[in-house]
Amino acid sequence: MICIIINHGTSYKKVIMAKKNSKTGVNKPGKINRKQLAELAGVSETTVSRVYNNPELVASDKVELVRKTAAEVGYVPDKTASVLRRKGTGNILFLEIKMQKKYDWTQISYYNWFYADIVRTLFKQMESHMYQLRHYQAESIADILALKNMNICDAILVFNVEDKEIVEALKTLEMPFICCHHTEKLNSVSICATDNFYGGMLAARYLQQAGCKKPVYITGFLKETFAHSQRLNGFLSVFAKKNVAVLDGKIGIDGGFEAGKKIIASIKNAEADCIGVVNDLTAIGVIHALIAAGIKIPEQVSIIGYDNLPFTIALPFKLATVDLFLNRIYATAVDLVIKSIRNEKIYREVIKPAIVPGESVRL
Amino acid sequence: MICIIINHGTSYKKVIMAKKNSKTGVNKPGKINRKQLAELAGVSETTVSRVYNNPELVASDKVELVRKTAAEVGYVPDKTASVLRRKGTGNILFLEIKMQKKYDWTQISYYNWFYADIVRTLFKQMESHMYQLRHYQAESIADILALKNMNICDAILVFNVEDKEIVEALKTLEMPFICCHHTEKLNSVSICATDNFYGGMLAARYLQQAGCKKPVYITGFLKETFAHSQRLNGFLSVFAKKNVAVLDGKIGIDGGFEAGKKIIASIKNAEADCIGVVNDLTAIGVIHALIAAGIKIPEQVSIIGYDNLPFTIALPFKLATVDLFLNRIYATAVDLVIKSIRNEKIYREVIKPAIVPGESVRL
DNA sequence: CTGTTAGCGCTTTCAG
DNA sequence: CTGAAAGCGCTAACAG
Repeated sequence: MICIIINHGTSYKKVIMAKKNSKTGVNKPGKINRKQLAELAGVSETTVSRVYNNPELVASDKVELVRKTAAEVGYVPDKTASVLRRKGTGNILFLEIKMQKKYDWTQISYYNWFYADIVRTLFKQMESHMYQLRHYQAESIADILALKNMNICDAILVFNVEDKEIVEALKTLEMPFICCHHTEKLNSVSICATDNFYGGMLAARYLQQAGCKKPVYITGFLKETFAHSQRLNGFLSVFAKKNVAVLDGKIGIDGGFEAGKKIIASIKNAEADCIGVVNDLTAIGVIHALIAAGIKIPEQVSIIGYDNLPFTIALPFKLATVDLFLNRIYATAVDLVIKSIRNEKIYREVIKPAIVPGESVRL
Repeated sequence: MICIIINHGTSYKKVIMAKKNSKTGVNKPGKINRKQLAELAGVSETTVSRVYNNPELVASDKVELVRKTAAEVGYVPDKTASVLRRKGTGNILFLEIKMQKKYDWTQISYYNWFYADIVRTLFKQMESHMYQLRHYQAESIADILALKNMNICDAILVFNVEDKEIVEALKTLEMPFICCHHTEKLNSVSICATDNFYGGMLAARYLQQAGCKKPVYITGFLKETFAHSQRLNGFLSVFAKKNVAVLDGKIGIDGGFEAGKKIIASIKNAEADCIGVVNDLTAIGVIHALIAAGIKIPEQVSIIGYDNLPFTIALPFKLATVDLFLNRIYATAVDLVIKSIRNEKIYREVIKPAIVPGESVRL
């Protein structure tokens, strides 16, 4: 009899609604539960469960029957119940660590810009895995350790952290975690990182292809910031080290402005024909200094940044730069960390950046 | 006997771990459940439940006892089980609607900037209510209607939407929702909005206090965008309408550049001494046009934007602007929409913006 | 003010 | 390959 009903299509929804709750009382309004679906499909609840979790263990015709019936009556598995039964939390934690840094080279938290896309990416990627995103902001090691007993997540996705002390704290949580973004140098933990060496190399090549021969490279915090030294190393893998004038000083807009002033003379003397800058923010400062000195970009000097920051839309021309593909980094990280919940493996994925062409380089 | 054990403090954790699962089998690793807590505290599970949900219904000494015991053994209520039993989802949906607009005046999605802070605010505010944030991006009315059967949230927080058609679609979901940001004009639905009229007024007053007397107001899409017309109305509530030259054209950086060119002459002729701009993005364009024409800001003309966009750090001076306090708007919205899950009321909250002083106005 | 009882919807043994 | 039974941790009646 049930089978006959099924063949009538969507109108059974009413039938089902009427007969539902026969045994178990009222369930969520307008929803049918697994028991009802099982009855309608003429299988057990267990089989339905398997259809959703391990379909390979179920006869394929039954899989199809269950799926079809579910679609007809609008059945959607209840994730909450599943999570409860499985004793998980169903959450992946997006962990941001805001600790006092020894040096602070950003006047503004320019990461905010990328954050939007990262968060959207995370939300989306979680969904496809039936996980939900939870957020936590740690301001100390203690905050991180506190996670151990909070039971709010099954795994952690760490936003741009490469500090050993933090990594050690994370290890004590006995939970899979993955460190994303500028985390190339970390070992023995899962990472999903950008390839700063490769990016630096791309920047140099782009200038080289534009015919530049006398580069200046403006950077800062070379010792403190592995990402910066990698970008420089990549740059130097293209232009011979002895031919590159490296300025290691302050960065950010103000730092860039200072650095820019220092190279005005060498540009005017044609001792420098192009500039690689460690990031776009600093490049903005450099550009202001050069423009103020009457230097024409790119006629007199080409310049390339790094990060693909949107702030550069406030410049009078489009800045050539390097894009990290953060979306890809974070989407991959989600996939990997969720995998590691089951298999406890350690993953290591490095995403290659790409050039974003711009009018600041004369081709 | 249980009481005696309790008085020994944290060391019982071990005792409890050893005796746990006596009846119910293994629970989440390292966690004790409500039943065990109830036993330890010498009360019923129900009482514990009340302590967490309706403490006013429990004798205060018992509340304290339960809380203390819970703290000692590190008990944390399991939200998943609670949500399951309550037949809710435990989620508030953050709904972004990305529909094809008839007009597109932003070259870049500059909202991304604010998004980071908004999302952090939302996450944080949810937590204090034991709700979790879920995200959904709708690209059509159908996407919105689909939410009806998805059963993924208990309420919806809508990101910056004022379109009637969308609001109607939301109403069919039979779920509390709140429209945030530029939603002043909506009636009969919950809103948490910014006061654009007030902001426009503040901008005008700021210029007036700086001694400006001959304002130009640069705006666009006045008819299509209620927020823009409100900003203008606010501006005109300070400077008499007949004294203000209003330019209603294209906006964004390019639009601003065009508008800027048009007013060069009047500035040079001292027919205009200040400029109010509908937003910062447009102001950037205006500024570039004026600088290119050799006009000194703020010596020859003062200028104020709106939005407090960070892109303006790439300008050679700090732009005066108006801040909306988006954090406050969204935090309030969370509180309100969660309230309305229980009481089904309609809320209407309007947050007043404030001036962000800058060097672009000569005081 | 407090406790007892009966599940929420799902998954996981354990037997076929 | 399939199903029955036993709960996951919590809360909402209901009855004191």
